Amino acid sequence: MIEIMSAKLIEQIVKSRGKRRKLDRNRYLFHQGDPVKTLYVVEEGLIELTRHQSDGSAIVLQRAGNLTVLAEASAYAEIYHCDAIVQLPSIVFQLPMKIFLERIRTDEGFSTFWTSHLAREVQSARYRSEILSRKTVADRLDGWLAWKGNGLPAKGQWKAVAGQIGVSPEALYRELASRRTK
Amino acid sequence: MIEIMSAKLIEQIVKSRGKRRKLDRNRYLFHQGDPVKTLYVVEEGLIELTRHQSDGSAIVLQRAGNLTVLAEASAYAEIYHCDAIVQLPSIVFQLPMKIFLERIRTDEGFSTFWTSHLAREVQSARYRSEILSRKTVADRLDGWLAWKGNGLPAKGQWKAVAGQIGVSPEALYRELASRRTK
DNA sequence: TTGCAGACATGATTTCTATCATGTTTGATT
DNA sequence: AATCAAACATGATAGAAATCATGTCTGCAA
Repeated sequence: MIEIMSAKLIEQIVKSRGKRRKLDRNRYLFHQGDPVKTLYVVEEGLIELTRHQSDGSAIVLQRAGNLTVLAEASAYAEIYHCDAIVQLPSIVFQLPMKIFLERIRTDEGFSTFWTSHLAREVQSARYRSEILSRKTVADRLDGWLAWKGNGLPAKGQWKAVAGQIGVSPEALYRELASRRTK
Repeated sequence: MIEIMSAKLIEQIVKSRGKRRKLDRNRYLFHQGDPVKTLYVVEEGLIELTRHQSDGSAIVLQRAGNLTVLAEASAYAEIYHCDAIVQLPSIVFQLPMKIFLERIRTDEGFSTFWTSHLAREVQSARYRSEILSRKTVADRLDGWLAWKGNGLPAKGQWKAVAGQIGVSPEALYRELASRRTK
């Protein structure tokens, strides 16, 4: 039910009066420190939200692709606190933040879409944290399966799952193999 | 800046016309499947939001204590999808969900507190995920330090940090010791 | 058909951390 | 001042997964 709200939010945003842009790989969509003027929805491709630290290392805070809202929290900030780096050729929909915020203020239905979208993101990010705090591959896989409910991922997706639950593909294959024999 | 919003949100909620309840350890505040009628803020103690799976194992989705909103996503659901279990003697503030939602609809300032609170929770949960996806204690500690910005935690807090970044206290002590000598 | 890239798969080794054990320091309480 | 609990700290060991290596299978394209 909440998922539906997320879908509707994005549908509404993408229907708004905004622009669509194609972005080449490796370019920056915005930089840390830039003033926030725009809300972005990644329609295709992959854009990573990355925070660079003084020691040179980086933290990836969001991997946005396939109809996801980029950097939700930027809606409440003056400047970006992260860089957005295009990792795959992408298409973004962009909307002036002023218009977006104005719509949240005045359009009650839209506002509900937004807040329930945020609530759902909180939920799923916490779920992922919980899975990642588990120590063994078996435990993490259990958590992942419970999360997605029914259904193993299609063939060709296991490697991606390994990434999501923070284990090496090899370790995941081994765990799957040991379950098959049992 | 966003953190301030979270504090203000809770301040506003706790000032509302609602009740305060003391809860003994090990009791349930609500069960999976119960209809959502109330919003809870944990003022003291510790309440865990837990989802039980068909196979008997459980996932902890939120550890709520010390002025935190419990189960934000329940505001957009008919029934709870988790159990709330009181892990330490706690005090909760409770507000009828109807009143809360009505206030969000009608009080623009309050609504902004709520949405920016949610946005911040998304941010911090994602950050935690990123830290937990790192493999070594050193990497996780780096992530934690970058997250909290400047300043090590006070003495007496290290054990809690170890929990947050998903490593054993011993491993964290060792990492700290090795940094001191370098 | 052949070639190739990627997923799927498994063995061997190395590296790291959890765990257990044990001891020290610190702060609160009496 | 004495006591006690909790955090702080470190050593030793066992266990799990990362990594490296190697190989098979599949689908796609030349």
